[in-house]
Amino acid sequence: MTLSLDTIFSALSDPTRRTILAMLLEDDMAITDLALPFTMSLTAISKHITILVRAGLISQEKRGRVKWCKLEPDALRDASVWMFAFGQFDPLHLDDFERFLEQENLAPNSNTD
Amino acid sequence: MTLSLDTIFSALSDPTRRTILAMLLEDDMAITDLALPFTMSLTAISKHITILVRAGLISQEKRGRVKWCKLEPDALRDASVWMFAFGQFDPLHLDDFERFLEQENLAPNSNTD
DNA sequence: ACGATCGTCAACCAAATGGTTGAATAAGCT
DNA sequence: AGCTTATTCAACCATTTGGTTGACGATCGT
Repeated sequence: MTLSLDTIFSALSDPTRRTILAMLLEDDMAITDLALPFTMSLTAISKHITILVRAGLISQEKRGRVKWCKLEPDALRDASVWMFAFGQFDPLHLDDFERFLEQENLAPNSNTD
Repeated sequence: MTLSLDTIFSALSDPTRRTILAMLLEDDMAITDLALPFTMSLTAISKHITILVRAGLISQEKRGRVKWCKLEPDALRDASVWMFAFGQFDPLHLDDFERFLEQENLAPNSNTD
């Protein structure tokens, strides 16, 4: 468990990798597609993706010559729980947090009609 | 903001540092005290603490020759928000998450009478 | 069968990370 | 004043990280 927190937080600490995760929020994508918005080499992106896979944050399925990447948001749960269990937001009084999210307009559904 | 996510997640990715944070959950502590449970040198712990301070996760106040370290859980908020905004738990339906925390017995108040 | 596309591998590199030791600074104790 | 405690500094070291390039194996389209 400690090991997984290590790898998850470490995976999340790189902006390129966080961007990749955000892209996968939209849709499953191939590695080449994921590499498109970046200026760095495909190899570099491939390595980043390997790190995300090792952390369990994304999964891959090879269809033909293309490797489809899929977000695995459950992997964030351990980390979430750690942070919550940490006491910064009292999970028994999550209303505050919810209100905060809406304030910041960061709730994923905050702009769904 | 991206920068702060970098430094926060990176700070959290080390088990020594997470342990230090957990210790500070109990009480404010001096650096020497924080170093006690570890086998590594005081200098090493001092460096870890510097990293936590830079990430905003703890603050320090020097009284006399002793530097008291205090948890700053608010710093975790950006990271929390990122993870939530990420969609793994729908903040508008947090009941699931709440239930999960209680299941796992990880809610900080789960054992408060 | 051939050329283009998808992705990885191997080798290399610079910089960052996590640790060490020994000395230095600063404050407290007697 | 002199010893002790608290913390940092400086220099060093090994390993990891994040990137590069060039070659390679697989698969697709024609």
